[in-house]
Amino acid sequence: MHLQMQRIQTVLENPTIEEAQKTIQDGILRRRCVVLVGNCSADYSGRASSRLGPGERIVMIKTDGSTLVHRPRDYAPVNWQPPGSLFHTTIRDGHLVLFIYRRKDHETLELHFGSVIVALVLELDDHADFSLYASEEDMRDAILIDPTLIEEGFRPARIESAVPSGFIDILGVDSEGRLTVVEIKKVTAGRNAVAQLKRYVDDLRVRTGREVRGILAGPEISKGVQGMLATLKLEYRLISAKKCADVLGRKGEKKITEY
Amino acid sequence: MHLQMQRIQTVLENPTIEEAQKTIQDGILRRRCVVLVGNCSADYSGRASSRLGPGERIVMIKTDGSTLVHRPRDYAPVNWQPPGSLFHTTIRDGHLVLFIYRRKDHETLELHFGSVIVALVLELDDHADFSLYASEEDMRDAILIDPTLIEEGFRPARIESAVPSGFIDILGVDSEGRLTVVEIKKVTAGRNAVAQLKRYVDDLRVRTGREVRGILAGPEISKGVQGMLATLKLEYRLISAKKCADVLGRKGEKKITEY
DNA sequence: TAATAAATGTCGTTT
DNA sequence: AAACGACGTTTATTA
Repeated sequence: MHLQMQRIQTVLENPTIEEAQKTIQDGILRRRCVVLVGNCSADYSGRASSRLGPGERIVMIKTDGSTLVHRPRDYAPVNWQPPGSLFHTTIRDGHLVLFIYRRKDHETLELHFGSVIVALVLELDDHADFSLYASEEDMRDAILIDPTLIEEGFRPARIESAVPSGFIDILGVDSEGRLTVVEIKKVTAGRNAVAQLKRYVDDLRVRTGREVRGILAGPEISKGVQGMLATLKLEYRLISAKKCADVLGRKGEKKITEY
Repeated sequence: MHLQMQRIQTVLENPTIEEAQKTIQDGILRRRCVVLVGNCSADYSGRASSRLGPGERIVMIKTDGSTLVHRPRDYAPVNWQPPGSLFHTTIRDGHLVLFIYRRKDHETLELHFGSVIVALVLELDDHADFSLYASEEDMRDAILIDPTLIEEGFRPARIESAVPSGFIDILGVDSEGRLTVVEIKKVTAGRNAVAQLKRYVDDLRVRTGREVRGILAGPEISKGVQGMLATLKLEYRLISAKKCADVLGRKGEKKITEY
């Protein structure tokens, strides 16, 4: 059984305006996440101007000062303020008033709450890494479908081709008939990826006695790897997750319309 | 005193996974707004792929099927699904699992909640109009500061110029010396705005005996007004609130640095 | 700090 | 359905 520091997550249901003001004021000061659900109007002035009459919405204030006003529908917030904004809360005419100010562009967002349905003050623990990528298999499929992702004239021949030092992702021939090894990395490629590719190329040179090109394909390479590639006479081809998804998406659509 | 239908806004604090699942399942089915705060991981696959390890986040599911996963910081959601998405909730290995699927682009977002801190099911009433604009005076000022907003070579001469049928917003001369009437509309311009402009142009033609151009300037024109403009040989120039704010902002910055 | 390019861009309108 | 442009675009990278 784990011992765990009990964090206090404030949850107010149908609080008075005074309760709500005190609670969120404190929450903002302590750099907590604040969620306010209630009837409010919103006025923005800055790069443009906007006015939104009263209605029930969800307002989110984050630890970095970013603020979002969400209506019950639509992906995008109807009003917002980017990170680094400054806050002032007060009560005027029985309404909870929130000023959210951004120095850059002198932007102000003013929210007037006539009533609060729910107020949350949350201490959230979130330090996980976020990674965005196409899977290595996705990328391989994309290259097989559209070899120009590697270069014009590239013709893939084999996948998972076995050589002494491992399995070559894609083995093909370039526009001038040269054997070409493609090593795919779905995330940032480092020195070990380059070393791997070098071993494959060397293995094939020994086996065939022919010239062999080595191409590292992926969304990004680490700092300094560019020089290592040049030294080893290997090449790099940028392939983004988006490009691969595009190619695979097109294929997917075709599948549907073909039958 | 108003009688008001009491809407039930569900608020669960530290619910069990089972309670949470039942509640949000029902909420989604009834097309309510659902807010889930808790420890979850997120996996996305579609136009790209992404993986986010466990951490405490705020998930918002809206009535139109749009879904947002927000970390404690940053303006943008870390994961999302646009409107029109389909939902499936289940419990697996003691985790609350949410599948959010979007037909277009075959996109899937999968959320695994290990624990739920707060679950809200909200029936929000929000039908207010949202208007984004620059004031007509702002727009006039912007055009006077940067007449190329109307067109290259336009030179404003007078504002609020009186003619029999009213006051001309901006009267000027185009690059070829032709008298040019600018009628500003801060919101969508309809048939009456065009009629107004036509009267101004006719008034000036009678008074001066010269050729007169008429330009309607604003963020948008109503359906069908394009044809009316063509018939009357009047023109339309799109001027957005943003453009005006940009011009005025530049002026504002100048003001600061000038002194 | 300013300019440039990418984004799971989104969201309209027009062709 | 595809193409084009605007957005309070936001965001990160580079000069």
